[in-house]
Amino acid sequence: MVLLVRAPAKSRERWQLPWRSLRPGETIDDEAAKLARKSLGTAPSLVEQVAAFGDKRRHPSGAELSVAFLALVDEETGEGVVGDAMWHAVEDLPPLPPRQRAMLEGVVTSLRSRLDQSPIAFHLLPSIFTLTQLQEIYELLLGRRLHKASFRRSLHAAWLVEPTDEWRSEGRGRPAQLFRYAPKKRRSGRRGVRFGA
Amino acid sequence: MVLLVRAPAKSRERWQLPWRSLRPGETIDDEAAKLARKSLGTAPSLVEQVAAFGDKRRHPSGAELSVAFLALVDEETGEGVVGDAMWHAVEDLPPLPPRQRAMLEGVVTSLRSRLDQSPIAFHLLPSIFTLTQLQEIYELLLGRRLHKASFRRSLHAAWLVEPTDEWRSEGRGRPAQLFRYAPKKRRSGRRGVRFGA
DNA sequence: TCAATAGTGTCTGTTAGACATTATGGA
DNA sequence: TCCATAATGTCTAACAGACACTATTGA
Repeated sequence: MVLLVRAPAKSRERWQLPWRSLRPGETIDDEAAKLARKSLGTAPSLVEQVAAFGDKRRHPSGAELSVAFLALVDEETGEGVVGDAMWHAVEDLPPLPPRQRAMLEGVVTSLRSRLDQSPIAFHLLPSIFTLTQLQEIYELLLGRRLHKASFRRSLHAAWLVEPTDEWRSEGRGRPAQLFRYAPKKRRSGRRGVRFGA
Repeated sequence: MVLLVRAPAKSRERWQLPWRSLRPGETIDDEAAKLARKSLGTAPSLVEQVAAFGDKRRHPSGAELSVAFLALVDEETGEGVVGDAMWHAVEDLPPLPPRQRAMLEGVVTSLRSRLDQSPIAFHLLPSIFTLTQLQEIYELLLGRRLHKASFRRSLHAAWLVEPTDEWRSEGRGRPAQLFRYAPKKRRSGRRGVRFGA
């Protein structure tokens, strides 16, 4: 889901990505963090620069140059958004200003491509979660189904999570054990060379 | 190797990354391409945006915001640089303006991390090359030795190169067959999920 | 002839994916 | 009881890395 805010009345599009102009003397990272906090009503669990966009496409600010940032919150926290902001499904977005449309596509693409390098998925979950929840996040972001046993084996080998004593029953079947994100110190050299794309 | 240009006399550092200010009405990609052509004396084989830098570190332009671009040429082409530009080894660079130092580190890191997704290495080679040359580029960028037989197997499986009829003798041993970059089919679905870092 | 480099065949350990099975709760 | 979901054991195919070997040149 993407957080959009209502555009001023005279705007052609009715929704926009949250944005602000860079004030002299401020750093873009600080400004991005402030904007995220203000839009969400709370601090996001991750804020990261993605790319700069300086083409001729229109941006509401009129700026020559725009820098896109990614901020993530888990679903539960995201329910507390304030003001005229609203979550929209990525696959079903209203019209956006052209440059913002390009910025959003860049952010989503970057999110997918760095999913295996960076523990991005954990920022989209509460601090305690089931492995099925975690796998569903990965499947959502990667856009394909994953093999359950294999997913858990890899996860175990990576020492990224640790079990808690809690179990949660989600409807019918056997309750799932709850885990927390707890990366252990280890950095295995990756094997092989992949010649992708 | 990194192409640096001489800084104006009053500058504290004697060398700088090539840079230019964004002119109103121009796109950053066009401006980057022009700057690369002007600095190299010829068009690079790849120009790509890496990241924006808007912290308080000093940049020669005095701009609030700088956008770093990566441009690649092969060694042979790079010998034809014009003006007061000179190639410097990445491991042995002269002092640079602070923000440019950060920009360069970001570019090199990005280069390494995307090496498996993007055919970056081929932009650093002439159009015709030996597989040993290609492997040396990968080893240089990855910073580790690769297994010869395994490297060639992966390369063959990826359908990225095709052999030519030419062979080249480099000193003593058996001559090496020359290859050209000729990506055939699109990639098949990558296996597994890697939980890196 | 020897030395050096290119290129390949074979074996082994690791691991992703398929499949099956057990475990444990709710209806 | 049946059913749904969690969790795990086993087999197989794919593949990275090690090793050894052949091929082909220059000295």
